[in-house]
Amino acid sequence: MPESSDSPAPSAPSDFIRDIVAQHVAEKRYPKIVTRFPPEPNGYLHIGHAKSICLNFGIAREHGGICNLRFDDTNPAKEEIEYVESITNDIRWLIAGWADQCLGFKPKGSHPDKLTTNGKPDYYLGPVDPSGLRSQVSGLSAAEPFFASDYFDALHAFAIELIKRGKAYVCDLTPKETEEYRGAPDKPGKDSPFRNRSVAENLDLFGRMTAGEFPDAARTLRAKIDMASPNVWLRDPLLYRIRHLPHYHAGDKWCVYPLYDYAHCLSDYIEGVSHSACSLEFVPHRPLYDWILENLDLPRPLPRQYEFAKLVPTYTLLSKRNILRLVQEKVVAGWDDPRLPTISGLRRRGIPASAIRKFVISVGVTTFNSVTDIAVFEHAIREELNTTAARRLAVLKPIRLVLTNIPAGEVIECDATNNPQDENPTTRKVALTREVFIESDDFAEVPPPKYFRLKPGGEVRLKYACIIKLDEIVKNAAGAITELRCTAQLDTRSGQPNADKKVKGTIHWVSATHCIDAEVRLYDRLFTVAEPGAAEDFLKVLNPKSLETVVAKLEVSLATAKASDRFQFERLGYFALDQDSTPDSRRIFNRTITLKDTWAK
RNA sequence: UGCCCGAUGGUGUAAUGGUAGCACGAACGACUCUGACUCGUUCUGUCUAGGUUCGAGUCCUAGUCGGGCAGCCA
Repeated sequence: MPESSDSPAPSAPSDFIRDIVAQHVAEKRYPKIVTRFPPEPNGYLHIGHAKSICLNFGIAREHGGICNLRFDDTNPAKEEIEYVESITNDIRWLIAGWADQCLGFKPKGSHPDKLTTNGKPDYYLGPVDPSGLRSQVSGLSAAEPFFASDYFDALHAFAIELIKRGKAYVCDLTPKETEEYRGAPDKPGKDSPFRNRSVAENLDLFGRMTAGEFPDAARTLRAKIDMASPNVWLRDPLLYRIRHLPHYHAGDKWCVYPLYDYAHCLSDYIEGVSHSACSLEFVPHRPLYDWILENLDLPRPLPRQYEFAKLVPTYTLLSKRNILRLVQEKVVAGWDDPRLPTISGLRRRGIPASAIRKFVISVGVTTFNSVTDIAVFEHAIREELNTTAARRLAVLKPIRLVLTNIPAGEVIECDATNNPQDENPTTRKVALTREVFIESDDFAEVPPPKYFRLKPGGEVRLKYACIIKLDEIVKNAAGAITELRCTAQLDTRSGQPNADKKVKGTIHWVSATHCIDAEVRLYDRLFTVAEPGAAEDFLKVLNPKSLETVVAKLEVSLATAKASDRFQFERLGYFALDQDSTPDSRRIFNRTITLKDTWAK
């Protein structure tokens, strides 16, 4: 995996969540600012997650706090170890060089220790200071992220505490009955007939649920709140369900599993999280988040939930469900297809982590459901790559051009600038020979108006070499152009007397005898419409040209390109080596993004 | 027709009762051995109606429009 070679991190402007955190810091409300990023390991991370990651790690970073990566893995039916690995890799890559010092982690295999505070159950993970932990573990390999499933013991003990307090009960309603009893948003629900069981009976039944006496869905543990609440999430929400399934992380110890609303707030508490940021859809859940914590009479400061709007970029699809469909229907090659907005797809495409961070930070954090123009992302990518990518000459769709006044076999070495954006740019040698390739787009037998490139009788400069004049167009019997015959004005080379001669057009080229072949994958937007999610069927608005593969002619220095290198093929765009490349035999470059083109029409 | 949330140019966002600003985008121009970059100019905005106030994008009321909520998913 290429390391991200990053420019300094952008600092995020303030937003309503940061304002709240700053106030809490001023009040010293929490001993430490702790945030968390809590993905469920049931799919790959995408750029929408990057927004949450940058928010949570950014806040931690700004206050010397930490951000825990916690797998929200309370549903054994949906989660897999494969995703734990990809998510962990994606996050490490995304925050590398920016906020890795804030990544909370714990010694491998450790579980929360049980504490009793004032006779009441409490849990903690031990020291949350990452530098403190670092001294205890030998490197990252001995550390691991947090798992909600590591708290199943603690969560279960808290549930018993709720039962003892008369705040939770075992309910025998079937799933269908539960739904009926819940009512509707505009219609109150009604009490379960099992709502007033005694504490002793609830304790007994919950114990037997846990012991595996009952089949799936036979019983649930529910919070006793208010079946008539206008907020449906407060109508005696389910806390535990029975699932006779092994868990990828917790093993086969359990057959009762907690639900999100119950597990999340307590997981936050257990980890000492101070600020729990999630997306807007959880606003109606917030009273439940608070209810659970407040009814347990917990000794340490309680975490609070804050909600912000998801990222919705144009010309792409973000939900796991939709991305999965693109993968399954083979519209794309896999979860890391460079056309996908997954973190692994963006990485494979050659987009630097810093550009992703810059973009999601620039979008801001608000409570307004907005749609962000993908052009903002593209701008962030170009801005980053413009300063970091090495310039190279490459011809994607070659047409042969013969410089008739250069003898065959002669090699004229030209100095090419590696990156004009550098303070002290370095150069490399490129070979100019009798036969070269130029881009077929850079020649027009019948040029449109204001065409600066090569045309009959016209002159252009070969970048870093000299000005040439087109003398003759050679065609085959079928009338197709086979080669262009030109005269090279060798005294217009750099350092020569007429080096300063001006022509309107400058084009890129490579020597036909000093070049290498490579497969180049030209990626474009996956969809033709700004909001494919709004289409009747997004498969019908696919961009048929989202991938075009060509065999290109590259300057020889590209033969030693490394996976971590970023290149600008001059006048074309930014490119990076694809992970499927092999050292000698097979070179594949992905086009990360084109250069801005104000001439195209 | 229950409850909750939101509304600032084409898009995103700032202004925390005191000059509506920034970025993206678009158009035009300058520069250019990348039609890139850079630089310059221009473009378009506080949902509506009342109210409070010396003063309202900001506070209040009503309305309009948009979003969310009824998984034993997260």
